[in-house]
Amino acid sequence: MTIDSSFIQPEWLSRSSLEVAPDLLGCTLVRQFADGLTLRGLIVETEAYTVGDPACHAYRRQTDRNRIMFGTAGMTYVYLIYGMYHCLNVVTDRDGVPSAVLIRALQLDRLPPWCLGEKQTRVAAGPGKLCRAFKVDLTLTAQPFQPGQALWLEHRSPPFQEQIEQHAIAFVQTTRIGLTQGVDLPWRWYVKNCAAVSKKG
DNA sequence: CTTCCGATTGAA
DNA sequence: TCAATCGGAAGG
Repeated sequence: MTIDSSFIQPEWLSRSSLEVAPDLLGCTLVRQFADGLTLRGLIVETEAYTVGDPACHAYRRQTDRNRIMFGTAGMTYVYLIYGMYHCLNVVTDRDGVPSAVLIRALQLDRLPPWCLGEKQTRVAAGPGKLCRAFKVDLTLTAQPFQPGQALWLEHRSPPFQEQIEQHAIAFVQTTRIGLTQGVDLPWRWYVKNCAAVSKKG
């Protein structure tokens, strides 16, 4: 068995979420099911949450829910929001520094079978929607992002990276969405002019 | 134990 | 503008 060099390893994620969040734009989230079905989505929108950040679930103290954010990078942090949607995070930074990157939107290469009839560009345009499209729930929290698991991450493709360098693709940095705390911190990033991004601004 | 609320979404 | 819906965090 060979190691796929496109796989994003924990070391790459062991940095501040403020660095990892923009770096994850253009990378790919892979969802693999037990029956072999594999779904892929280009990450087009992210938000960073970190230590000392009043909007971060780990801001007050360590709890059963947020414990995973205090650990090593490269793990999933999934939580339920408003009793009906799930949100998927990538745990970042070094051990003991609670931080994570929320994956807010994906551009899918094809519709999941259970989403037939929906508009492909918008089916994963939002953190709750992408978890619905990829069937991410609480059973997938505190799991490693790793090939062979339910979820893993892959680096930008060379063509995508070239388009960034040629300024054919640009990123926008702005404030985060839906918060009551830390509303002014510009810790949200998205791919400019991408139809799969949840919201503009 | 009880109460309150949210890193959302889509319909009114 | 507002309700749906529930796990977890805070308060008594």
